[in-house]
Amino acid sequence: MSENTVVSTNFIQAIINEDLKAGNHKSRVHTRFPPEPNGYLHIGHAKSICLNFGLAKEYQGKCNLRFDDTNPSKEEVEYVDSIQEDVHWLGFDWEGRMFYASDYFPKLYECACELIRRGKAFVCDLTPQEMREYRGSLTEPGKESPYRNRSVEENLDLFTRMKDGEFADGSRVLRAKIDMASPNVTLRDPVIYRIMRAHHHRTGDEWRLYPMYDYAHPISDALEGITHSICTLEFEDHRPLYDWTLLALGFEDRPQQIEFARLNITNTVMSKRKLRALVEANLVDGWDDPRMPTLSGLRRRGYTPEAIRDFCERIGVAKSNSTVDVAMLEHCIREDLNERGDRAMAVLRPLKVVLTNYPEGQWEELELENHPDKPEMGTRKVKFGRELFIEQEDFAENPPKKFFRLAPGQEVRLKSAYIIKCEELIKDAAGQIVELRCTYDVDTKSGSGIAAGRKVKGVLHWVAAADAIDAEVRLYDYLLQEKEEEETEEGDFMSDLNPDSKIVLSNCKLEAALATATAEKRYQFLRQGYFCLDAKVSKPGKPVFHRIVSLKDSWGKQQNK
RNA sequence: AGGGGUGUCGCCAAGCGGUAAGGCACGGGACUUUGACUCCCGCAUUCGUUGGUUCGAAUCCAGCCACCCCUGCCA
Repeated sequence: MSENTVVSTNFIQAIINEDLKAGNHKSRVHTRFPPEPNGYLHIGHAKSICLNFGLAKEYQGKCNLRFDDTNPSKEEVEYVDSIQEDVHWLGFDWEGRMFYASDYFPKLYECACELIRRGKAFVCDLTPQEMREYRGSLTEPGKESPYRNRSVEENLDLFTRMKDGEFADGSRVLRAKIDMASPNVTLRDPVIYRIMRAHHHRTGDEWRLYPMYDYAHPISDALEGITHSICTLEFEDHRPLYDWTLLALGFEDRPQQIEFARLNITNTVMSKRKLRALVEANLVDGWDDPRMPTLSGLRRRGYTPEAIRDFCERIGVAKSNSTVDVAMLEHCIREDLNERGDRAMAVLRPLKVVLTNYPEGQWEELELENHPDKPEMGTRKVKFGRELFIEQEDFAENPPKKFFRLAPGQEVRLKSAYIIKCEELIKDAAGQIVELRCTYDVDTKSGSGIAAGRKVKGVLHWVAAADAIDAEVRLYDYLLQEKEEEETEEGDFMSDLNPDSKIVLSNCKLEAALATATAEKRYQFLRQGYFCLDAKVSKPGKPVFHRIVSLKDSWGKQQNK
């Protein structure tokens, strides 16, 4: 991959380098990847995972996996399981340091009491509506809550009773006492605890009080000894609160929050909310539908962890909002699969070819290499005989200029086999070409001497009828497209989906070698930049393949000119 | 006069006062039993903009413009 490319340092590495030089954080580097278990991980998370685990590795530090599960109403164990699986699949190991913010609920509660004792937090009885009014606006300062000056004793008493379940959900909150006039709205006495009777996936019904992210996150980081807390840009305004919390509680060697731009990819929906909507509306098979940008979807689509990691390295890390061209992602998987993908032939839209000078009922076995320049990858046996199939678009009755595939009277080589010549075409009543009658040149068998070296410009993929596996091949394209402008309602987003993104083709002809592939193997269609992945071979002889990249075909491009 | 960010090639992205890295995409050519791959070659006299400082600025200063984020008891 990009082993020998010169990699420049990103701004986070620059910060760490400075910290190391200054001896900050005892010269340690300890990061964490903190997903909320409310959905499956997607390619955007991969950027964060690669960043956090990558930095730890680069600086001989550590990286924890931590579930940010402070809002029980949205979180489920299914998600924590899938997240672990996906992080591992991507190739990273938290070495046993897997935590949950919920592990710290007792400690977090204790810290809140301490904040109260220090006069830095108070119980507020304002209703959500009133709270909003008191908060002021972006241009006007807020007003202080009438409950802001309760005594420490009263606050402690109230907070304890909140914990004990004495009050109704939403009736009171614990707020940090900071500054209602701050131009930074985040600092206007933010809520740090709310009363919520919800079943937590780990702590069950033990708590009726749950901490807010802004409060729990810095403390969780500090408790784990995190040095660099990397998050996305939208939390920049929260950094003062992050620091305030740790300072107010007297933590030493405080972690520092660093923000970077989240990943956007052209024509790709990266919003967990929308992805969930697709799953829930049954518009996709599930979170791992090959059209989904989730790690499980990409995996099913044939992406390798190596390709995704390479992608994350190539896109870099910065603070400007950007949208990476999906071609970059596709380049990464092509490059990886080009190296290690076994080759095989498949004919998606078959056109029958009969070699009139090939004896009926006879067939021969050819040995084909699995990779054009890697003999160590072995060979496979493929049958060749009188009846074959080629791709419909590899034949043109009236070939345009520079078409060097098959045409009436023209010669072409069947890859790894013989040169054939088209003598006659047979049409059905509707005038559709249904069969090609050709002759083959026995002396041109691949690798058999001088005649075999006879040059013809075109080389075609083919599948022998004797060897063909009928398959139903589903060609998936990107379903998850989003309009460049602005999506408004959920409904609009749904209607923006590409209806042609799921095409089912029957009667495809595949090489036996391809069809019997195990689910773990990935194959590459030799021509056209298709690679096919195995995905689910549910029924024997009926593999399901997914198209991952668009046709990369110079001929096609020429025609478009 | 709300606050916080960001603006370098079509898309990412280095650069941090010494005269514009790299990748993707794209164009041209060579090679080719995958029109793939590979290999060459090309692709920003210019860094949002206007001024200023300087022998010298994408890099420093000032103003302006554009875009993104912030008024959840979500994360």
